[in-house]
Amino acid sequence: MSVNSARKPREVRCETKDTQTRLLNAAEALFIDAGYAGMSARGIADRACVNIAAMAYHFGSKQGLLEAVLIRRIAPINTSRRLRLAAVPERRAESIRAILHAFLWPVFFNEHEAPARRLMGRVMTEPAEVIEPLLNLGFSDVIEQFVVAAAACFPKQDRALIVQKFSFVVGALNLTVLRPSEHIFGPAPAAEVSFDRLLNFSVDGFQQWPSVSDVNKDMA
Amino acid sequence: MSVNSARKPREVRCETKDTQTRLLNAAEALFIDAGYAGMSARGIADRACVNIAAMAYHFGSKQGLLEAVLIRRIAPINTSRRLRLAAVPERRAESIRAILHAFLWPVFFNEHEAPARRLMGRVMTEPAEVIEPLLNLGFSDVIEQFVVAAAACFPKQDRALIVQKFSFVVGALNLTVLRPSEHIFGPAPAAEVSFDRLLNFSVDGFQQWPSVSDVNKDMA
DNA sequence: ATTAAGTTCAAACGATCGTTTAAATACAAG
DNA sequence: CTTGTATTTAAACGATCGTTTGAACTTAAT
Repeated sequence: MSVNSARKPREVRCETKDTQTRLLNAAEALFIDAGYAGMSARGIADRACVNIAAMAYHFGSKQGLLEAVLIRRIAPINTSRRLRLAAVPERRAESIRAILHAFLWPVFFNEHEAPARRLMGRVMTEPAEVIEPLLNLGFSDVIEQFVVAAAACFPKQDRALIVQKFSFVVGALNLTVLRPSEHIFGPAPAAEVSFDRLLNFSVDGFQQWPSVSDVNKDMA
Repeated sequence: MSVNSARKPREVRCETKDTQTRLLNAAEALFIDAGYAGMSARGIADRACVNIAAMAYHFGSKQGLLEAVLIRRIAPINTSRRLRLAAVPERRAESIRAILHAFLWPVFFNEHEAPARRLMGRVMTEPAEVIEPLLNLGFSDVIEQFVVAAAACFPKQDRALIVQKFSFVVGALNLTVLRPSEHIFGPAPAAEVSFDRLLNFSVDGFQQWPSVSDVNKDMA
C-alpha cells in the first residue's frame, strides 16, 4: 500500500494556467503532502490535468520537476533573506534579533505564503539522497552567511556553537511550518503569532545569559 | 528513479539474530535513510537476509513491520521520559531545566543510541498519513504531560505559548538527531555536546526574560 | 494551403511495488 | 520414526512505478 494508493479524484476543477505551471503546482502540493518517494508521476499528472508524458517533455523527469518546484519557491526566499541580512547595520549582540528576523521573515511572509512555508519545511526533512543535489544550489551559502553574521555578534561564543544554535532555529522552523501532526500540537496559530514566538524563542537561545544554569545537576 | 533504485549489494555479512530481529533492524535502517515510502519490502528482505514472505508472515505487512520498529525504540524512550518527569520535584521556573532534561535525555542516551535517535527524528518528519495511526499510541500523551508540567512552571505564560515553545524544542531536536545534511551544518558534534547545547538553548527559550526586545522595530 | 516548430496525446515499455500462495523444510513432542 | 506445528522458500499475483515512443494536434509564419 503506497502513500498514493486510492488516488483521490480531484474535487476541484482544473486550473487555467499553462501546463508547466499546473505541473509545478500539482507537484508542489503532492510533495508537501507525501514527500518525493511518496508522490507519483501519475498522481501529479492527474492533479495537473495533463498527460503523463507532459512531465518528461517540460521538465525531463520527476526529479527535474521537483527541482523546478523547489527553485521557484525557495530561491526567492533565500534572495530575500540575503537582502534583509545585508540591511542589518551592525554586528553587536543586540543585532541577533534583526539577523534572525531576516532569516525567518521571508519564510512566513512571501507572495506564496503557506505553500512556500510548508515546502521549505518538507525539503529540509526529506531523505538525503533526494535533495542533496539541491542543497549546493544556494542553500548552504545562505546558512553560511547567517552563521558568519551571528558569529560576529557573539565573538566569545565558539563558531561551532553558533552553527548548532542556527541548526536549532532551522529545526524549530521546520516543524513549525511543516506541522506534521495537528494531533500533537493542536491547530496552528496564525502565521504572525508563530513568527513572533519563534523569533523570540530563537533570540533567547542565542544570547549568553547570566548563568541561571546549574539549577539541578542531579538526574544524570 | 526510486530512492531505492540500484539497491546496493550488502557488503556486510548477515546478522546472526533471529528472523524477526533481522527484519526489524533492516527496516529500521532503511526507514531512517529513506522514509516509509522510500523503503521497499524487497530492500528490507535483502538486507535482513530473509525471504520476502517473511515480512508478511511475522508482521503482517510493511506497515505492521514499521509499527513494530517504532514501538521497539520509541516506547522505551517515552517510558523513560515519563519516569524522569515524575522524578522532578517541583513546578517552579527553575524546574524547566529538569523537565526539558527529562524530555531530551532519553533520546540522546539509551541502550540503542544513534539508531533510536535518528528513528525519533525521522518519524516526526514523515508525511502524516504514514505515522498518524502511531501518534495516538502514546506519543501525544507524553507531549501532553510535559506541556502540563512546563505550563505549571510558568503560570503567567499562555498555555498555547507553552505548547508552541515545546514544538520548537521538538523541532530543534528532530533536526539535531536526524541531521539530514552534513553539507549544511557540518559534521555532528558528540552526543553529549549536542545534548548540552540543545538543553541550554531550550531552557533559554522557555524563560520569560527581562525585555531586551524592541531592539529594532523597523525591518517590517 | 503548406510548412515547420511546439505541444499534447494514447499506448506501451520494462522494472519494481506490496502481497499471496502452496510447497518445502525445520523442529519439537509423542 | 511419525506426527504436527512453525518457519522458510521459490514463484507468481495484479498493480503501479518512471519513462519512452510515435502519431495527432495546435499554432503561426510563409
